[in-house]
Amino acid sequence: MIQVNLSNVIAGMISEMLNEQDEIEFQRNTLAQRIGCVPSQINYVLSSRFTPERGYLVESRRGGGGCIRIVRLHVCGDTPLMHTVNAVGAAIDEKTCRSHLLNLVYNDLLSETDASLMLAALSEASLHILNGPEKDEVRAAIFKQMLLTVLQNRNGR
Amino acid sequence: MIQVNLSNVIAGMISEMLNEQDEIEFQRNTLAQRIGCVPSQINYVLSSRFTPERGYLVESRRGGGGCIRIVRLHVCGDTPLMHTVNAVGAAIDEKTCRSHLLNLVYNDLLSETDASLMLAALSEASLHILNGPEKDEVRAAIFKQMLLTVLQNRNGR
DNA sequence: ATCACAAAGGTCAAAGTTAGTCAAAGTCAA
DNA sequence: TTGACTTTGACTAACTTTGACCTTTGTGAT
Repeated sequence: MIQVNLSNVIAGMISEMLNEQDEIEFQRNTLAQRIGCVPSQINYVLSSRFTPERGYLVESRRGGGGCIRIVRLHVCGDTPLMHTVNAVGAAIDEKTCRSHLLNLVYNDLLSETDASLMLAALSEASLHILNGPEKDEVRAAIFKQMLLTVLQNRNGR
Repeated sequence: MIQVNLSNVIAGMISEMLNEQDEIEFQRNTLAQRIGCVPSQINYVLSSRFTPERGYLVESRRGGGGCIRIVRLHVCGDTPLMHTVNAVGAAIDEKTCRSHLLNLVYNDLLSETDASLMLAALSEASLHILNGPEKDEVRAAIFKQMLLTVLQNRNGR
């Protein structure tokens, strides 16, 4: 019994399209009408789920014949893990962590099991005792520490 | 004979659902209404009975279409990793974590890389922002969560 | 060229929908 | 009587949905 909400349905449709091609284009109003939601909800879905951190690039054109374009990025940098470490910053929430990890796994830079182990440490379930800014700061510290450890494990040792 | 009180009834219903599938999802308000209790009592039952120590992972989402999700791990209580989970308790320091991990690795119950990843999360380097009892409590929560995740990864999933 | 208008998409804040927390009050067995 | 466990509900936090209003772009008439 999976709980549904509109946003997840929309995200699912978009993901499905992206499974066919890494680059898709559609009209906001058309999609909204097909789904039966207000157009601006498409924007909400895009901004909450198809973010750069999750490896998506979103562009759009207004005016007649306008459209929305989504590209799924493949990262293949030299040291993407290090890049992620730098991107974490001083504080980070669980959702953003999850996005980083999904992205790393998607690009074969991290195993799924390592990712799930890391997510366990970073989850609300682990950190719920904390609150305020402290929580996200600790999460950031843990995340970076673990990423560095993955690197270390990888480089022989 | 188990005392009949609301919490036990709720726990019974959840357990029954978990007998059908090891992974369930439901809405807090719906279940509360069906049972005839205040919603927050569901939280009480979850936190008092569906704990990591007993082999459960609990997650949730708020907002429209929000829900609570429970995963039951199939581990007999005396699985060595479960043994460690129960030994952790409500708070734990880094040194004790390390010796638990060393022990697990020594007995081939955990890979060295998993152990190092876990230690990274549990280290002072990660948690130094915290102080007082909070620090060791968070460490305990993280440790248990990660141990369960290792079990989960191991059991197919 | 310019202008008016239509046809997109964008923003934002209010309202709606869940779940979480916490402390006070209640219950019950030892 | 006391202490552990349970029950309740007011308050809070997180996420979603909606709609009014705004901006940008294309097109056709002049």
